[in-house]
Amino acid sequence: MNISRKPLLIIAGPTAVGKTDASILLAQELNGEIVSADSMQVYHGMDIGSAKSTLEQRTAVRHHLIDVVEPDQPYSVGDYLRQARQALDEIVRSKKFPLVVGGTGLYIRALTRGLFQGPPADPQLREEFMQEEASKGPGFLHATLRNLDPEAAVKIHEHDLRRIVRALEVYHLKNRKLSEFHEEHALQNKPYEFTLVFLCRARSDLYARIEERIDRMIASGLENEVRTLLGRGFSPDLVSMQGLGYRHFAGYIQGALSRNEAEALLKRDTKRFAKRQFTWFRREPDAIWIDITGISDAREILQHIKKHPAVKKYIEI
RNA sequence: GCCGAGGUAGCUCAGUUGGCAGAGCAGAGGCCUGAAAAGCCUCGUGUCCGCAGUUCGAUUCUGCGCCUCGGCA
Repeated sequence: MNISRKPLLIIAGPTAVGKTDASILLAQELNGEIVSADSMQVYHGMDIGSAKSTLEQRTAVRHHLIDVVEPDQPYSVGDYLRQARQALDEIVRSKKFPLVVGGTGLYIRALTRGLFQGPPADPQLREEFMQEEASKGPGFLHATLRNLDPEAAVKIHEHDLRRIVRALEVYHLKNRKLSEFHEEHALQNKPYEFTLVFLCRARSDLYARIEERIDRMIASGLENEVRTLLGRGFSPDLVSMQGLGYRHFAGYIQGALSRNEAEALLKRDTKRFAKRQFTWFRREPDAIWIDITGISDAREILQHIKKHPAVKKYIEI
């Protein structure tokens, strides 16, 4: 069997929708292993805030792509793609069932449709670009991009510095336009056959669950987790420390926010994040939406997933 | 009970010298190819507390009522 054509079951959904518990039950039923698709759970030591599954759950079902880097190590989609593919091959080779679970849309898109062959991030170069923007005035980088790669400049808003810098970075490192890379790649190659399930709930239901989950995170020691990370010398400026919960509690610990503000902002920002996840997956043409509004029991959630025709074929193996 | 202040968008409030009302926040929609839990864009009609009066016209003025918040009892 061609390993690269092994079908994949992907369970996605916004934060706090109920992916984790249900997918662990499913993995147990199928004798499978879970490949996480979560940009925060890759960080070692960030457990409570990133809502990792428990140690018991991870003992019961083998997990991949969790705790793969320290919070101060750079990590990005490219790293994720390589590691996730490797993990999937390994799972298939060991005759287990691969189950991808997570809410990071970009990671899932990379896994299902690949990534263009661009250069990895170059932090120093990025810093130089940012300095230039600062010294030559706002709009300078976008104007530069308009000259070098007009097609890309049209698509990237002039305030979206992060993407402007990336486009310039690609041009400088490869001497080729980002827009050319994109045209070539076009997100069309699908290395795996897959079924992508997006679990969803009514906004009011999801938002209530988000608040409850954050209350639970706080009760189980989120503040201490953040204090420990800061105590180990991890800067609040790190990408990992910009994650939901981490940046809020770092702000509180450092005195920029009151405890109540930190909590309220964390809840607000998590809801906003969930909204962006909806937007992302709405545009994902292959996503099969399964509404589990009002259902909180993991076994019941699993039943809903399993009875969907697109998922059934996996279960009947 | 008396005195004062106020009742305008989900919340906090601004405003209309009388001509069908507008900010912040919350919220909603969208973008996204190596920072993606990040970053970026767009979006404001609501019995202007109720009833009556004055007026061509009232959310705005007048009267009465209801409610809220202070202070005094």
